[in-house]
Amino acid sequence: MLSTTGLPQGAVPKLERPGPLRDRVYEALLELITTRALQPGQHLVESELAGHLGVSRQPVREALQRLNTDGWVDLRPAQGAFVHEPTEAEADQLLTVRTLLEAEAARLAAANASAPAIAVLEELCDEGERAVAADDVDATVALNARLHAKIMELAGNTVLAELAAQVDRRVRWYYTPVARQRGRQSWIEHRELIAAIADRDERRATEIMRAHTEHTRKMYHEREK
Amino acid sequence: MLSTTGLPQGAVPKLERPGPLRDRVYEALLELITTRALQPGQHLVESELAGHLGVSRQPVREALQRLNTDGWVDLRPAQGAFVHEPTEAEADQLLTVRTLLEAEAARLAAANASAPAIAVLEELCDEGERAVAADDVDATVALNARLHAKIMELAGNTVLAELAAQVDRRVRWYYTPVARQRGRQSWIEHRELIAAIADRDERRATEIMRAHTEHTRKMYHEREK
DNA sequence: GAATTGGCTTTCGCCTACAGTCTACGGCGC
DNA sequence: GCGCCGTAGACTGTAGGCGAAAGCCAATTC
Repeated sequence: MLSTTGLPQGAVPKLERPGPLRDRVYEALLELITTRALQPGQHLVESELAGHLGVSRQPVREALQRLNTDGWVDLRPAQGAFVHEPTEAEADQLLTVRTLLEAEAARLAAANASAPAIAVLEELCDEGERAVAADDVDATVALNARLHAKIMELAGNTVLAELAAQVDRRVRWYYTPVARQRGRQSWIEHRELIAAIADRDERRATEIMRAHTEHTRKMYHEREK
Repeated sequence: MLSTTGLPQGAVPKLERPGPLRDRVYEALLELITTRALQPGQHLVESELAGHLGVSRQPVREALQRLNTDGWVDLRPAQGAFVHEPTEAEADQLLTVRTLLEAEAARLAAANASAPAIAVLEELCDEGERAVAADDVDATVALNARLHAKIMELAGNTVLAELAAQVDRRVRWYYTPVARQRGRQSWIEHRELIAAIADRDERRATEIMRAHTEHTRKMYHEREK
């Protein structure tokens, strides 16, 4: 179907709309929480946030609702919102679930993988190793997330992907402080994982991913000592 | 810590509070959706719902937000809420995830199970079999849910339990029409599962639960024909 | 006759206002 | 001095209202 306007189809900037205010408030608050600007246990007063962000209480409330169902804040009735306080037990449980979801994603990715998709994975892995070599921790963390997200995408299971995205983000929040240490070894495992996926070896991909996330758990617990 | 009032601690009716309106609206709408009173794809007009429930638009909005993040309704910007339309692919993906979560729960339950807990499971199973014998489908479905919930509770993983609860409820919604058929065989499997948990046999419990939920999937797909 | 455009209606998104409830602090009695 | 009650403040929960965007229908033009 051709446009009669003569305008190029894709190049039109789509007239960038700010999008619903509640979503932007949600993102803003999530950013503040993950960056520790809002500390765990802190009381979030609606009117304060509203004033600070230059909006009314309504969008703030709706954002807090979502943050609540996503497990980022606890919403005590008639008392307000409090930034969720992570506990040891909960972190451990989250890691258990993450292991499950990621392992299944790896299995499905191995079952579905195509040649170009694997090339993309290899490329991401290359970049990751370069980032490690350059000691660029932020880039390393970002690439790690992108690699896992790509594998999740290859799995082709939207429901699984959404759950994993939420769990992953929270796991990352809990364990950011220790994430720095784990770098080189992690990318070696990534390389093995990609090889297993390329071989379409579901069992091996599952096992490698399971071991991979379990290493993360070990690292988390060793931090205590 | 002893109370100085002399009142029995647990027996106090807690001064029954209606609870936040948004939660009750949420429950009400979820009931309407799961019972098909509100059909998939239907446009949910805030003011209509508000008037029908005798509340203002605000609690309705907040309830719709939660329903959106939980996957029950789709919230198109500037257009409103529409009851989510389940697709074949999505149902299949949900079943995949459910299998994962339930199987892991069975494994953890086997690892943690105590004697009294197993007695409770046996009791639920007895009731379930009686309900099947009496052809009481509603009771059967309810007991099935309670049994799975109890196993999830034994697993002792709150995060897992919350995810599973959401997924389970949606799966049940998708597949209610065919749930009726599957009864007797299901409870035989339940009995085997409990035995495996009682034996603290993690591997067997996992496998039985996996097979159990996979049977559900097969049943779902056979319905098409 | 078909496509387009203009206005109109419906509904959402957001803001403001008011009432209910929980918490904290100060005064009072013991 | 210690504990309890009352009161005031603050914050949340809910209601109502206004502006704006999207969709629909009819009138108009080619």
